[in-house]
Amino acid sequence: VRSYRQYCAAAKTLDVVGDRWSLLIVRELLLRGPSRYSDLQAGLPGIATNLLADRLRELETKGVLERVEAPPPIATTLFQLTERGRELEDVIDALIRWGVPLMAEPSHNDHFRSRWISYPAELFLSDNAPGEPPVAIEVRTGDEPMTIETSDGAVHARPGRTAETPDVVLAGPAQPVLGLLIGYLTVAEARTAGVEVTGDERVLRRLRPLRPPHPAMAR
Amino acid sequence: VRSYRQYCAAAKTLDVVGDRWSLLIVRELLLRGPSRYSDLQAGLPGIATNLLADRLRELETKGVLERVEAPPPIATTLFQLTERGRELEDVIDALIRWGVPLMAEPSHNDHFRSRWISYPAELFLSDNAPGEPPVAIEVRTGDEPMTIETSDGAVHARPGRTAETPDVVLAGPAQPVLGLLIGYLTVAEARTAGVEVTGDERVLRRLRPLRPPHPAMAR
DNA sequence: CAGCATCCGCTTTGATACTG
DNA sequence: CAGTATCAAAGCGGATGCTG
Repeated sequence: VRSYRQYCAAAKTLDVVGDRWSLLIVRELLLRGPSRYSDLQAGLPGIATNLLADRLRELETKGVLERVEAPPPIATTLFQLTERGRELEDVIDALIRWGVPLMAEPSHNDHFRSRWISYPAELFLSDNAPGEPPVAIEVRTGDEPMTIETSDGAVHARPGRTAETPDVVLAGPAQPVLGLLIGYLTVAEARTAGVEVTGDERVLRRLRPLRPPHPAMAR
Repeated sequence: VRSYRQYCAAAKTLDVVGDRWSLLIVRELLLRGPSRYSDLQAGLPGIATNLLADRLRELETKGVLERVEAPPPIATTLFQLTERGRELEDVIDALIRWGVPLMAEPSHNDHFRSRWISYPAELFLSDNAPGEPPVAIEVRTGDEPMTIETSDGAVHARPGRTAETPDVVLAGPAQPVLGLLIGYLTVAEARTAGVEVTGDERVLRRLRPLRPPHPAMAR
């Protein structure tokens, strides 16, 4: 709420989204699309309800999001990003890329929501064999199953299971599951850390970057 | 200082640099390189001295910056980004890109430092005629003169004047000077808004992007 | 139940003054 | 120059209550 009063583009951006929780609200709206108040609350564990209401109001007046009344069958108010708000995706991307190395540190009492793996997955994975038939990975960790699949060269994550059987299923604690997914851990290390890997392990290698693995993420 | 306690890469990044002023301190260190306490203070108008000291301590323990004792002739402590800290440049870039449109709004009592135009200049300009001889623009606004010059295709900004005479000189209020530079204003509009344009105006067109101009930035 | 508003104690921030 | 010390004001977190 308090402005830096600096004629600098970075400071101006922080005047809009620099308050505590604001960028995480944007993250949640990018991940979920138009959302109800209570869905945002569920996706933002730890936020006080008055703060969520405050931030939504502020971000609305600042043009980052807008409130729409859902049509009769649903009859609830939805919060969704404006075009300008969606442009904050580049900021979120940069935060995620910088933060992924921090995910290797222990995370005992951290909250976790399955959808949060979407960003690291999409930003750190790419299809190294776009010519071959598409593949799907089912990830079972956190509050809901997630599917990570290829579609013509791109890698995409979404909540839910696959229609058909996935090529490989990863189940277990969030940390080593993420570590295995993005290539910080080998299959063997992830197994030791409690990850169940079922199916064709080679699809993991197909999506992983060609970078060197990172010191153990097995918490 | 207070953690979000979310096992999410964006939240983890904000745990490190999400406190008020932290990212602006990083901006300043990216802009200035290793800096003394008082130089940081001068580049961060509005910060309270205790907060600057606090943030420097926190960012040091978190591995974003380090304190080095300058050799005898200078005999002062310098603050500089670590390698990890320098990687935050992508975050700053994203903030700047999103914030530049906000620079069109009035900015009466905002603080301003000349170096802050470096980022918009480098991020929004490119040399459209890399084959031709390099050009230099001298910008006179704010607390010190700045030079924007091309060197094999890239555009770079630095404090100070050119050794030789610049191809064009822009002098006047920060807002229309920036507007003219990045193509939000035409030369005529900028002149009306109090900018003195001396020299070869064509070098401005050479550096500007090929995007449509923006509604008046003439404050 | 969804979508807040209110109250209260604690923490962070901001402004200023002061010091080795 | 490079900070500490002090203190008031604002912001935040947690609990709870209210309204359609």
